[in-house]
Amino acid sequence: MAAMKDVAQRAGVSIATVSRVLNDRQGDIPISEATSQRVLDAVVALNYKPHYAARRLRAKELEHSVGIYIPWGWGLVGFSGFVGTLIESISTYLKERPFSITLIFYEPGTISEHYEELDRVRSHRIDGMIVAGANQRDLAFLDRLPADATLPVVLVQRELARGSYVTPDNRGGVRLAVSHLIEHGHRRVAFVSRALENDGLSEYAYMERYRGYLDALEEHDLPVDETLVRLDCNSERRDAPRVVGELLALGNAPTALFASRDAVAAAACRAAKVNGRRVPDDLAVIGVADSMHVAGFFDPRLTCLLLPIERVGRRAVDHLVHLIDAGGHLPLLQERIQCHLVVGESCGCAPDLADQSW
Amino acid sequence: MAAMKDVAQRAGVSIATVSRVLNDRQGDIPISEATSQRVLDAVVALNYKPHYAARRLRAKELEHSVGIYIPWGWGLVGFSGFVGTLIESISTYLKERPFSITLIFYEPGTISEHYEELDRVRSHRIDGMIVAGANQRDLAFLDRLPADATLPVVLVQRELARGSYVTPDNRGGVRLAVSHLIEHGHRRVAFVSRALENDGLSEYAYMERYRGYLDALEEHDLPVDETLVRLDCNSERRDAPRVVGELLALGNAPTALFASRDAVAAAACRAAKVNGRRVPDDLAVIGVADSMHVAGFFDPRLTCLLLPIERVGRRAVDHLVHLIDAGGHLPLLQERIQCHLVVGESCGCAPDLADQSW
DNA sequence: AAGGAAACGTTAAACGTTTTCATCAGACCA
DNA sequence: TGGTCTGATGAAAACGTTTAACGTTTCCTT
Repeated sequence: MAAMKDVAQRAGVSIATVSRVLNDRQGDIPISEATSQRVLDAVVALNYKPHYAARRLRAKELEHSVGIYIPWGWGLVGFSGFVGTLIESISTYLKERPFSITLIFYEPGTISEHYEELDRVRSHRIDGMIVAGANQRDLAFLDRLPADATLPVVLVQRELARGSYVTPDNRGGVRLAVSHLIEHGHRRVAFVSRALENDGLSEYAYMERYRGYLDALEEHDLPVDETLVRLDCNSERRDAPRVVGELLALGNAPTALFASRDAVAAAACRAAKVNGRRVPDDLAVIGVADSMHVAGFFDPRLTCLLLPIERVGRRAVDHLVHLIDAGGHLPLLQERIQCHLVVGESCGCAPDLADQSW
Repeated sequence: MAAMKDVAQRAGVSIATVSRVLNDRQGDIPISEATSQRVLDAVVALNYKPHYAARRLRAKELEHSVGIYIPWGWGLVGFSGFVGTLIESISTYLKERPFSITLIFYEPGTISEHYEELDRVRSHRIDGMIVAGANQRDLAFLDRLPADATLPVVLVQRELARGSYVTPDNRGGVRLAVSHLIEHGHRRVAFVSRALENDGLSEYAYMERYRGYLDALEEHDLPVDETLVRLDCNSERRDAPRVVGELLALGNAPTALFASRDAVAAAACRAAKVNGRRVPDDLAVIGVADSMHVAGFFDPRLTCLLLPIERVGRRAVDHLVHLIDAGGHLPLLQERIQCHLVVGESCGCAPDLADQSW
């Protein structure tokens, strides 16, 4: 593969001249038109391509790549695909910018141990990172960074006092959704979620959603009925039908159900039917969605609390790029983005099909 | 940031010794335990990390990254998320290998023009590429590669005589699924798909699916009824309800429907209901799915032709890594992987819930 | 005691760039 | 004629590694 010196030789100039022609830094000394053309011709003739590693070694250029850290288990596919939506959003924004995307999957709780991967960063293979769903233990690495190493990091679906983050307002959103149910007359609203802790560490987003539920009850002076709160629905496929069945079998069954994931909401609809109830008449259902790609095809169309993942991704990468441009020195960005209730047919109100989110 | 010479200085040895301690290439001269330890201590003390660019410049190491080329518009999220499933599969396999994943989104038809991105490859920022859903025009770049540049490339969802590919057997799979319907007594099976051409170039996978449909009819000596073939369903949200409605309004309406995407199948179920038909009794429905993450939550559970994307991804990256290891010189791998019919409730047979794919 | 083979280190040359500094025509001016 | 400026170019030193080639010691044979 041709190197600069080959080009220089062919064009009959020095290697320095070639570099100058190729980079034409403004403010630099000028190159005559003729020489320039000769160099360019040689470049084409030899099919010369600059060697990134060499360039970076010398010029300390940016790597022009951002890393997205994704916990294993947050499937890309699935009902509404948080990760997929996030990546899609980020890539859309980056389309205009000269950055590529490096995906790094991590075992929850191990980012900090994963120094190997971090080395990658520190060795400048990526210029900054967007970290999705980190837990307490993962975040330890932030402290371990040498004080001078201003590695641009933006968290998503996780808040941290000393870090930058962009995250959906899980808590406020759920409060909104549950209030919606209450205000439509429901007094007994069940809350179905996966466990709020995993491996001794809290699942931040789910914790927040639960808090939102409590907020809504409190706001409307409703008591918390422990029997209506199910935090043991870890698999929508295996657990959801059973959990919902048990709720419906209660002497004092709920008339509404809020699910902290849309797949659980879908499973709930099925379970209700199996148990001889109609949705939404006997049981109003609302779920949380990362995108509306699926909910609208359901029967009934699912009413969903739509997390603004699209915007989250855009804002996160936006800030990350700014951070990178600024050399890491920028005030913290801590943004909680409002959620939006997309009203379908599963909650009993008139579905709002004009909603752009469908 | 500490460099090797700093480590060397602190440990009181030469820079070469440091390198040897760190790399301990076998066959190289041995280093005493004491020296080794001193170096290692210095490394820790200074928090030294090797500089990738420098290392690569000198040692021509691999970049240890594979690029996945994804056409814009093949959403990561969605009903069954081809791209998401693919990435997930690839990342799972790569978990064991020291490769990271670089995502490169491209406008369909422009890979070849996109020489900029290709330069990235040629500049060794990635060691090989997996290209999803390339069309005729995209593939031109393969010919433009200099003869000596053995850039490892594996295609997915696209076959090419002179290239390596791993792809689901779209044609055979659809033939299987449609035959299933016919063998259960249906004589009038509709075929609903998006357009088989886009921008004058064929949509390979969809073309293949249509061929599979024709195969099945021919195999069972059934005539092709043009009115049952709808290749104008480009948006499952906007077009599907109308198209299915029109099919059901035919004097001689189909009793079964094969949809080349699962979202269309879902939409068809809804449309059938709206038109007063029951699924599967009045209309049996089968769709094509990239994953079963959603189909099982449907009511009725969708019967799907499940594309083996998981295996496709695994095989593709497997071969790619082999190619990379072998320096690009390996016989072509051309693999078509069989699909699997996951029987749910929408086609009228007894649903096979024991199927592992759900 | 001489010779020679380990065992251990060092020096220095690459790798392909960017960039500082020097050089060298010629033009212009006094 | 000599001096200064200007516009164009080249030489060479970095950047942080790897590694071939070459010196030392040390220690074992004979």
